[in-house]
Amino acid sequence: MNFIPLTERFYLRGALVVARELIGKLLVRKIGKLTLTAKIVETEAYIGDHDPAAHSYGRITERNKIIYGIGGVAYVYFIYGNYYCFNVVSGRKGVGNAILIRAVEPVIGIEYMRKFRGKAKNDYELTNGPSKLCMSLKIDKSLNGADLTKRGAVFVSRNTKKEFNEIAVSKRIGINVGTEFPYRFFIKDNAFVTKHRFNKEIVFT
DNA sequence: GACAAGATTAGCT
DNA sequence: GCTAATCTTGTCT
Repeated sequence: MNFIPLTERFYLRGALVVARELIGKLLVRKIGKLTLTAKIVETEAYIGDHDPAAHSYGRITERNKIIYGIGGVAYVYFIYGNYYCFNVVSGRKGVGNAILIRAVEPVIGIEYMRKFRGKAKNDYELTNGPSKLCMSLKIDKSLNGADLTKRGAVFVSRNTKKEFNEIAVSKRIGINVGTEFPYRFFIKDNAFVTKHRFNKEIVFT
């Protein structure tokens, strides 16, 4: 399979466009000779200039400075003492926008994902959450700042397979501020999307 | 140095 | 549906 990374140009656009267009693309993770692939089925946009839920909201800090860099790099953070979350940075240098990859659907290497993930009674539990997919794909802070426009340890590829994905938009999950913004994008009725009541509270499609 | 909060998950009721 | 687990980060002293 020939994976073609999305170009820098893709990432330099507005966060909402990037978040929506990342749906259906392939997240590729290389670990030595091993290549794992998963289709992105759920994303959330975080927009620093007006969004209090964004890690980039307010001043630039050691943690969020990567988000203010150029788009097309990874932002990986550690949360709740246990978990990693994987984001892609969008926009030009100086813009504090990032897209959280909330869920993916395994495509290649699912047997390795089961191994890396450990707990998971069903296949959809491998990757139906931002930290679950990091466990399955062995994503940790060593990938913070990784260049997503090159065929490196992690990147997002075009998906040449033709398929129809009906994309739904809802409010975001798991935040206490900025809850009013409909910045979550997901494939309607896809089994690998996070289970949440917002799946039925669709703002528009 | 201390302290509180957090873009989650798993396990129990 | 509810909550403990667990530690990095940012902010304040």
